[in-house]
Amino acid sequence: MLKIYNTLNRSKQVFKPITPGQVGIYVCGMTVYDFCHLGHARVMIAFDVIVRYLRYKQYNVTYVRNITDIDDKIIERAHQNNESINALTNRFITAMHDDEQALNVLPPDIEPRATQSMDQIITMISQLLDNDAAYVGKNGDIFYAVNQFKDYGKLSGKRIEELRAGERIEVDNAKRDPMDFVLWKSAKDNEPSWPSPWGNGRPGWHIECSAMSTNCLGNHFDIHGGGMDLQFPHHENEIAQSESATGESFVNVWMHNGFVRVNEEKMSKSLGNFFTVREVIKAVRHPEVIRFFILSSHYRSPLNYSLDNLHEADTSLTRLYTALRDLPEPEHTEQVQNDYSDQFDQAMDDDFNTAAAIAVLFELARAINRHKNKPELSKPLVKQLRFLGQMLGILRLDAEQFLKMPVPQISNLAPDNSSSASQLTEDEINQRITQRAEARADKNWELADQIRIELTEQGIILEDVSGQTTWRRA
RNA sequence: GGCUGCGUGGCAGAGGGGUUAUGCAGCGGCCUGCAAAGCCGUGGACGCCGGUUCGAGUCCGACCGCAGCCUCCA
Repeated sequence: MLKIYNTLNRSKQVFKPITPGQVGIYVCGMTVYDFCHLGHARVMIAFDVIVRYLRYKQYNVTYVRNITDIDDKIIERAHQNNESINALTNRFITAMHDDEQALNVLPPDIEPRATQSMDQIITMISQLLDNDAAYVGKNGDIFYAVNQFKDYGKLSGKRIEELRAGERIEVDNAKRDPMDFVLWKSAKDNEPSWPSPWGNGRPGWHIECSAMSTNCLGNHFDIHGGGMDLQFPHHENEIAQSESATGESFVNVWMHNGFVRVNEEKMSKSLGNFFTVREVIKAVRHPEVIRFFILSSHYRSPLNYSLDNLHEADTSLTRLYTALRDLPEPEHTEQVQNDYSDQFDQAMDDDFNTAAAIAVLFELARAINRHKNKPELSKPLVKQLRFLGQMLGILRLDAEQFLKMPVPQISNLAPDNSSSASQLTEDEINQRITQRAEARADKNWELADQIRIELTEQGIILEDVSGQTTWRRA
């Protein structure tokens, strides 16, 4: 029985789709004016695993993740770069798709873009005006009237009076109430705009998600997700808009992932302490290490980014791949029903507890190692380890290949990958191994050990297994 | 100030009223020429103070500390 933590009631509850067997899920995606950073990677990977698991549970999933390709930051950045808005957004959409692929994140089923959803946005704003949930402000912008929505604050646990009393809300004379937020901004010079019944303009941030999600999944759908920082005001406003416009309940389950931190502080663009996905890829032997790192803690917990933690993920993956090494690869992976799969499912059923699920992978690895010389016992376990790994989107590489991959030797979090060039080639390593084998045959232990030490200093670990010497990089 | 969360062994990180998380590191053993890898075994923990309970990391309350939201942010 799958349980999901719902931000709406701050508790885990048994997941029940609106239509049996079907799941509609919408995740707030990226605003495309820069490269994705590790925080974005976490959203992509967390919901990728969630969708994979829902499909494994036989649900027919429609996964929607939007692209925000028009907003203040984008306009500003395009001006700075002296670049057209389209060129800028297309560039970063391509980059985002590259990052996604590198991290083995499956693409969403639908990836709507704000600029291509103007009809739905305008329709929804019209509905809001018709329902007296919105009004034309003194400056011609359209605003949502927060005070007429009884449930405002139900997601974030905030109350309107308290928010209103807060000092940080700027005074805007165009609004009736400082809490109100903009649905449609009238056009300014040098800014892109679209025609609407209220003149040329562009949408506010929140309305696009309401319009795109209900357009793709219907007025009422199962799951809506995103980073914790979107809880308020973005998701709160989405609820208000959507329910005021459609008159229906909007979303059943709200899911929010925790932040990636650097030195116990949120990684964010405004703090400037962010690391892009492509930067971090240079710090690891393979992007799968990043994926493992992200999945090694629960999606709602904070995740501290550090070189040590990244190394630890590498070590852990190395252990799993070591178990798979030297064993014949199964023709195809296979779902097996046994204690391991039960434990794995139990972990994932508990609000997608990937950390606990990974623990099961280690237990499988130990069982495989134990039975390494008994193929009839190890073979099905190898299949299962591969199968469960792939549910998490990891363990899809050849074991030998992973273990021999160059490991970047870096000393700071934003690597420039300058140092990996000096690593020994496989030919050089094999030469040394041959020399050592000769020395060992002569029982010249001193020379043999010296060669091994030299290789160790180059990050090459030798392992003598059943008369053969194999190596890996550390 | 208001509202959310969190505080677990040397580190990372699950769990969540009574029984081993897991990984790394440590210790002992097996294996090995010696190692490495692997296997077996093992020590070590729940911020602080009260309360509920036969029994509390686990529930309740106070306190301390940390993070986040209340402004754009995944």
